[in-house]
Amino acid sequence: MARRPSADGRRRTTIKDVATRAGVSVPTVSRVLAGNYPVATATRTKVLRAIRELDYVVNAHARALAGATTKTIALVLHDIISPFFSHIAQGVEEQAAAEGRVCLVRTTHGDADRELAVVEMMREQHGDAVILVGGASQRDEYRERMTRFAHALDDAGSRLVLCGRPSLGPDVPATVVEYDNEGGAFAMTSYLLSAGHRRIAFVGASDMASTPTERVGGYVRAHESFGVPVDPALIVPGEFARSSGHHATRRLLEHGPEFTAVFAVTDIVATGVLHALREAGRRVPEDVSVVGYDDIPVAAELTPTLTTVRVPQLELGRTAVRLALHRHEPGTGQHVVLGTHIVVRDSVAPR
Amino acid sequence: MARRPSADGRRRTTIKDVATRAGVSVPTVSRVLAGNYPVATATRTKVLRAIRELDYVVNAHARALAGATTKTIALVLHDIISPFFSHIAQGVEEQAAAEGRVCLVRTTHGDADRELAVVEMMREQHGDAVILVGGASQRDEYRERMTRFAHALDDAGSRLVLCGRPSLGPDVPATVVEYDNEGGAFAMTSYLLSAGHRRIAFVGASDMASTPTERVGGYVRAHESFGVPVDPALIVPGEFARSSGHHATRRLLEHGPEFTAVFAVTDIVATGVLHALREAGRRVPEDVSVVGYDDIPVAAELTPTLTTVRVPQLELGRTAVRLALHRHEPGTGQHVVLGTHIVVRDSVAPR
DNA sequence: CTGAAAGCGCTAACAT
DNA sequence: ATGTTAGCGCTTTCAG
Repeated sequence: MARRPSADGRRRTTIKDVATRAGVSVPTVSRVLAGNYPVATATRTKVLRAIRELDYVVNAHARALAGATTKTIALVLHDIISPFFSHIAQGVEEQAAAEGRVCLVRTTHGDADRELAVVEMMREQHGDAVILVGGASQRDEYRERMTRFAHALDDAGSRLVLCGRPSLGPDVPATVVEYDNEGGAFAMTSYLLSAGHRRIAFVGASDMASTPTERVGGYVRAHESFGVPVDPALIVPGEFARSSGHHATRRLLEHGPEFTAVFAVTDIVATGVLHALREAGRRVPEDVSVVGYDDIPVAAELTPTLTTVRVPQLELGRTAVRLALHRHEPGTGQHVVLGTHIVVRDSVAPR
Repeated sequence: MARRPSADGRRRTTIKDVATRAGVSVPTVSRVLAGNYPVATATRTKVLRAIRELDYVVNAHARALAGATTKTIALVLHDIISPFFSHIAQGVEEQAAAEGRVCLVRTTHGDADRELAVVEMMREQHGDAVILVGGASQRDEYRERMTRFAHALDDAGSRLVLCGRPSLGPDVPATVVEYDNEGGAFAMTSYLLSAGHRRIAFVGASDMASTPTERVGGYVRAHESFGVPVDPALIVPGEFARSSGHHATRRLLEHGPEFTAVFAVTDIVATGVLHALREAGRRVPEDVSVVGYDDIPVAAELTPTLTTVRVPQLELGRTAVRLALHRHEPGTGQHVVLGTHIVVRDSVAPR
């Protein structure tokens, strides 16, 4: 058969080499490596020396195949550069590392089809969990495929984790780590209403994804709770992008209804809003108040510094890993909603 | 022996199940999967159907063990949240994905010892390459260990890639993808000198890592080339942190020599510089000019917008993967230096 | 074009 | 405390 050294003529040091050199059997080496079995001190020393001399490291694939767990966590997100995602990724990585795992990462750029493909390829890797981050598609077919995926992972002893996205339903074997999207928007809108604002534009609405939908929901509920009617013309659709905030604001200034405050769906969008306002000669917050959502680092560097909603991204990532890995331990809930809260800075003035 | 279904009573669908269901042998299934061998159309159809019905995916570990390549790229960086690193990571991920690979990610938080440990654990994973990103330790022992690591990877048919850090020497089997750190600093300092500045503070120097050392080098060389003496008191040490820029600038303002411009070692440090200047009532750029390095997104959002040195982070990451994967193809150099250039914005005024 | 057989490197049950 | 044996799921000769 194929006793080829390797794809390209290489031969790695294996456990067999170590065993031979140490003058022991292969399982003995395995035992000192695992450290979960009694081994004579003298033997252990010999083995350890052989390992050092040969500069041996285990083959993670062989180990995984032989039944020991994989020690990997799969992470799927839109991209790595957005501060929002990179902070979640950091949390995932830190917790994974703390639990002795490596992260397998793939990005989707927000494309639902690509996500499905990526997720399938993650299944091949047999990680301890597959963590999906960020806004999900609302399409039925997508939800159905994702549900099947959750079951497939479950059957394989792995776990699907939905991080920052809504549950797929009670019967789906998945861990959900959300944050209070609606509540943060409610609190922020209430804050603006309390400051006397009555015409608050919401920039970046969308009914294609859950996140903006929920944020608009909080915005609407706050109005209701204050008895202030919502002017639908003030809710303007858009993407999660700086340019989107810029264009929307410009349109609003030129053709839109009056407004005294802008609630940007994200901080990134808020930067575009700020830019458009500055171009139009409107002062913030004297003429127009502006708020964002997410509290990414740039929020504190803007002029004026941005009042926004803090989302615990790092904690989201950490919790995702923790819950997935300890799901069999008692007292480990599999659906948590982390809190959000307002961070008051300088971009809001009372009306 | 251990015909245990799996660690926790699960049984995944294997190639054998597919073969049985399709009424063919295991190798046949393998062949339709690989698609690199003639298979009768009827057979292929049967197999494909069985795969679909059973919702089968290959076991990446078994495949890796059996000799086929791993299809993974290991990535080691300080952290994922710094824009500088996350952009490189994004480039790596994109190119890796384009070449059909997943990324294995681990962070070190700039700790050299941890890096050595992480790198060792990446060796276990048998990826196609191990990409090390960002400032390296200058310690001899570290360099020696890293050199050994490069050889170990090379013996295993993998590749060490140093991304944004200096080469370990000509005999070390490693790919190096740098950017012109010194040149960017030279160009930026020349720009300030041309604008009439003669007392330029350099904030964030350090001789513990290569990056700041090279940037100071460019700063010094520009002075020499303009025949302007360098005042050592203007070169102030510090970390790559906002607070570091803030403190250094405050000390400079209180006890330091006169200066009309500040060259911050990174954009992040520049935000701290700007903050300290604002606190002290100095206007930028009217009273003091400020420049940064890296051109991370926040640079364009600061007030004033920051003149800085563009580093092609995405391209750095992409190139790292590309060179490592295609190192055996002719015309693929294994040491490239990507260019840097000044991005002029609003934070510099002529003197 | 397909199947039988061997083996990748490791771990875990079974004997000592 | 250690060695023997079997087998994880897959790919790859080698026969036919």
